Amino acid sequence: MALKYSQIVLPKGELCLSNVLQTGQAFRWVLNESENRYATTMKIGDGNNYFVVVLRQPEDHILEFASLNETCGMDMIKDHLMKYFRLDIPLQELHYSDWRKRDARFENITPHGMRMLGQEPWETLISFICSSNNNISRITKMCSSLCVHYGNKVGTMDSLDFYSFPTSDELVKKASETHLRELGFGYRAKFIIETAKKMVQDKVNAGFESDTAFLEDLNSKLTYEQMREHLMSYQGIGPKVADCVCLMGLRMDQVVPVDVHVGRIAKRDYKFQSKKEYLKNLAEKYKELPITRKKINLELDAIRLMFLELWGPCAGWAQGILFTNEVGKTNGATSTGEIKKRKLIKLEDTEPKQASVRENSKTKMVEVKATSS
DNA sequence: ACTCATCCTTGATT
DNA sequence: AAATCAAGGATGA
Repeated sequence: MALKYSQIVLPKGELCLSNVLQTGQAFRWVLNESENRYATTMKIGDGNNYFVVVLRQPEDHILEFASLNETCGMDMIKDHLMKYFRLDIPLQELHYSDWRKRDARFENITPHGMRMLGQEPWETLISFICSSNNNISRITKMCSSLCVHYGNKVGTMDSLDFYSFPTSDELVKKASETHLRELGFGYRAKFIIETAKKMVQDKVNAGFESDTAFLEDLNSKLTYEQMREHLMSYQGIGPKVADCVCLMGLRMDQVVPVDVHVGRIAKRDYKFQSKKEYLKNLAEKYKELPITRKKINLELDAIRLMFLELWGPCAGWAQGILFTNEVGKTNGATSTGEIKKRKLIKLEDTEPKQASVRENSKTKMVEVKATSS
């Protein structure tokens, strides 16, 4: 059947699908290379229903979407995508009018349509448990594996089946540590089971049936520090993973997850060095939060705060820009399940208000390497 | 309170 | 060819 696409027209430079969907922020988008479109399943609307969503970007400023599922209205998908891609946040304006004034390093780089996503929080949480000490291609396989084995089939496209992301109840019911280990999850198998069990408990105690509703409700009531404290009460979630959930799953734009790359950037480019006195004061702040106090690495937390102060209310977004510039190459799943390395797409960025034309390398997506035998 | 080895697996590098 | 290491960390000793 033919897909019926609708359009969302954006300002130029606001979004680059490839850079957003294939840089280790979301792990479940499947790229069809010949059609140049992405597909996945998304939980859309108030219910807990998943739908197959297809995206393509025929031009820099146009986002086209379609769905396999007739029951999902196009206006509903559009609303969902507006929230998912955080299209209320003006990336170009932030870059040119805010970050460049705060940080000279942003003079030499452009956002390349790299945005932070507002993903489903439970899925984000489990995905980033899988991310610990791991690489993107394997994380992608693991997320796919969770859906195939414990989710529900939602549709088929390009002879590929699409499944929902399993709820905590489905994981508790169908999964086991042994089975997850057989599927290649390694030591994270236990974390996923234990986290799913605790999530079922927590949401029932709070009177919720849906993981999404429970986490969103908590998010609306708690401060960042309290929310992070709660997230770190699950096994396998430390400060970095919790911050990823806060930023990419709970829309906390100011949160800067500090991983090895961001840590390296802080020391190399920003001459960060921790002062003993500062760390001591920082430790005081967490005495009310026992789990945070136990799991936190004060030096990494100090780096997070340095970047928050430097970059401001959307510090997490600024981090995303620097991160993709630092790491550069990305991986993505193709329709055949293959993982291929790609280069970051260079988007033509246009400074709003004053149109400064610069000669731009509008590079196409390039394969870095073909797999050798 | 703090440091550090260890944890699963895969793919690239040596 | 076989060994080693790193990959967007977290845990427990």
